[in-house]
Amino acid sequence: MLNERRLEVLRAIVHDYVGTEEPVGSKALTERHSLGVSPATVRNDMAALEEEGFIAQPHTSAGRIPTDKGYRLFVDKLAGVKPMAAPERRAIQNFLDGAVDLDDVVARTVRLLAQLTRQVAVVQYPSLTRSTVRHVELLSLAPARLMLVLITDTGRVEQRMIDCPAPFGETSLADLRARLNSRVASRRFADVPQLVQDMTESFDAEDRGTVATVLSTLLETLVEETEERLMIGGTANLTRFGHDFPLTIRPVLEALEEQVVLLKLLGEATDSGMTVRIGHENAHEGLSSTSVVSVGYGSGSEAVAKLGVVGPTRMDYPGTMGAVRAVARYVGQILAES
Amino acid sequence: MLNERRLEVLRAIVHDYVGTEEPVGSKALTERHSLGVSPATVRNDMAALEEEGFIAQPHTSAGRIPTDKGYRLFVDKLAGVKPMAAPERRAIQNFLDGAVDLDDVVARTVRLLAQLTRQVAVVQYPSLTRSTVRHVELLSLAPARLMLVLITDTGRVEQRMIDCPAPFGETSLADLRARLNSRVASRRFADVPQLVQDMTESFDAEDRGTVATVLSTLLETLVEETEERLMIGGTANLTRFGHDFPLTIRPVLEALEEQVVLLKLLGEATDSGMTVRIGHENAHEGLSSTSVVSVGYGSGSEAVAKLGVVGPTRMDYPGTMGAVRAVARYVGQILAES
DNA sequence: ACTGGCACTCGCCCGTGGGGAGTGCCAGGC
DNA sequence: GCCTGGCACTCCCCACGGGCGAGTGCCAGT
Repeated sequence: MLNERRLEVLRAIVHDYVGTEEPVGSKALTERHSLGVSPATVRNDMAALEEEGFIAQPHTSAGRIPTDKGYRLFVDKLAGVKPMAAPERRAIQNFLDGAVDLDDVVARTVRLLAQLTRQVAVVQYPSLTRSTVRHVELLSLAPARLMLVLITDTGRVEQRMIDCPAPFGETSLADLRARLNSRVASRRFADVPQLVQDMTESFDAEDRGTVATVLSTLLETLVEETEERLMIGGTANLTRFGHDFPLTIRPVLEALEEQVVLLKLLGEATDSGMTVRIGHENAHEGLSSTSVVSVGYGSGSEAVAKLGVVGPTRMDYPGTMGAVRAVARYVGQILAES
Repeated sequence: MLNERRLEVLRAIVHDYVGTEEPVGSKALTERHSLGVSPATVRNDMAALEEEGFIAQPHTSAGRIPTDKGYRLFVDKLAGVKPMAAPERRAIQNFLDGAVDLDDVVARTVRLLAQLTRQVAVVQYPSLTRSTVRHVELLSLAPARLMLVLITDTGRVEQRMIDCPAPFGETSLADLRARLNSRVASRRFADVPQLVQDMTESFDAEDRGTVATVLSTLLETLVEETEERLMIGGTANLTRFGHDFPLTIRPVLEALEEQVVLLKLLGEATDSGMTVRIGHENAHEGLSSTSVVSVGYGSGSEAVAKLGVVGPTRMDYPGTMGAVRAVARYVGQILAES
């Protein structure tokens, strides 16, 4: 049913529609692409493609536009990832190299992605779940008040205040700090609970309450901080969406403010490789006319977080995917260096 | 020129236009407000108001809409701040009381403001410039690698990595930590530079390099962190802007992404009391059809940061001002408690 | 100083009528 | 059997034009 030429026709339709934003007809197609056949033949192919649900007509006697299913086929079979040009790659690297800390890396990445793709960019902060503990620090702020500081290998720092059930001496503190670090330093995050399990027992009775509190706070931090943070940018690009504005844009803006929604969206992406969710493939209703291109990034071989862009289903998939992949790669490098 | 009734007419025009979003005519005015005069008289008043630049006609033979100057007069002379109703005040307090840390307070405040005013909310993180140092901590992560942690009385925590020019012993570290804290703890941020000025000299020659590095990093942190962070929310409310969408909304979204612009905007607000900037009064061009209502908030008597909302010039000023003031007050309380 | 009346101005809505792009189908040719 | 040119048909888009109504400015009268 779908011979080579028909796929080529679909590709041409997607290409033209993405460019012009207008339904594309058979005549215009043959003029702009050298398909080697006449408009009449293309019309037959179009009828077949419509039959299969890859394209649709907004109304009778209008040109065709791709459906979600059509974009899906395009992305899966017809479109490659367009690599970035060398100057652009250099620009990415230069821009990211200027970052001074983790916040800055994320902020710059968002700006970069938004500019390159001219769409809304979403970047998740490196997750704690996969990272390792670089250092745990305990500070005594007052006789019965401690502060716990957790430093990860991705450069993230978390702190918690702790009110102790009983005063806690400097010696005990130093002791606890040393033992904690020897156990958890450079261990994977997920392993920490098991590693500190029986620590309380080895302390004096009077200190056990405090030690237990410290440990449970530490574990709490692990759990709480698995709730990821993220940063978005480039929302002004939403104005390039279409003509029927308020209706399209409002639910998207609402969805973008729901961090939970976005995190789920990014989370659904497979760990390795790029994920493209098109239109109604996105669980969230407000995003049913958008596509989400996302990919994991990380300092090592493993992905520690995701980043991506949200744009109209009518987007330049090869270009967007190229930009997303390139940015993810360089962010990973930056993180590995620091 | 502007007698009592004419001001009353202006008030009525603003009121109706804010409600209906449509130019208001003389007849409609007399019907909806008991001005005690006939439409013809109102027409004369309107002509006078237009002469003075407080109202304008979109086109001949249409109703009048307020100009920026008209809103200005309205805000300054005609409108009070509408206090929040008791149930709403309780709701605010309950919602903010649920916050677990500073980030959460700010996040909740943004949501609250956006919901209450149905506009875009902007909340600045409590500034470091006015706050005092609660504690400075130094951790040794590696022989020649330190971490500096700064804790402020507003609950904010900043950390910096330091590469030392020479290895730095634990004794020296403890010494530096103790001396630093005794000098700067509970001192105002602005005073710190002077307080640590001559500290280097009292250390052994071999350690001086490191001490100097630590001190300069500390001072750097002060300066850098005077660059404020802020959080925005409720951008979906921009869709309620008007009919001529893309043109109006795009520059606003762009402005909102420029933190610098927003910070300047908030910064211009006077320290005490509420500031309302209307339309072209905003320096930024993209915001020339918006009004910004902002106010300082703080844990004590002094404001440590600002918050506010951005909306169309055609907004409910008394209600918005009431909501902004109420939220600022409760946030201040929450900060004071923690 | 206010009011009622009146002529006038425009924006808005709606129906109408080409013009054009695109389609489906069919008969004919390679 | 597949492709092509031709042809009639369908609709969207847009420009034109008239009627309606809200609103105005002005003026004469109280």
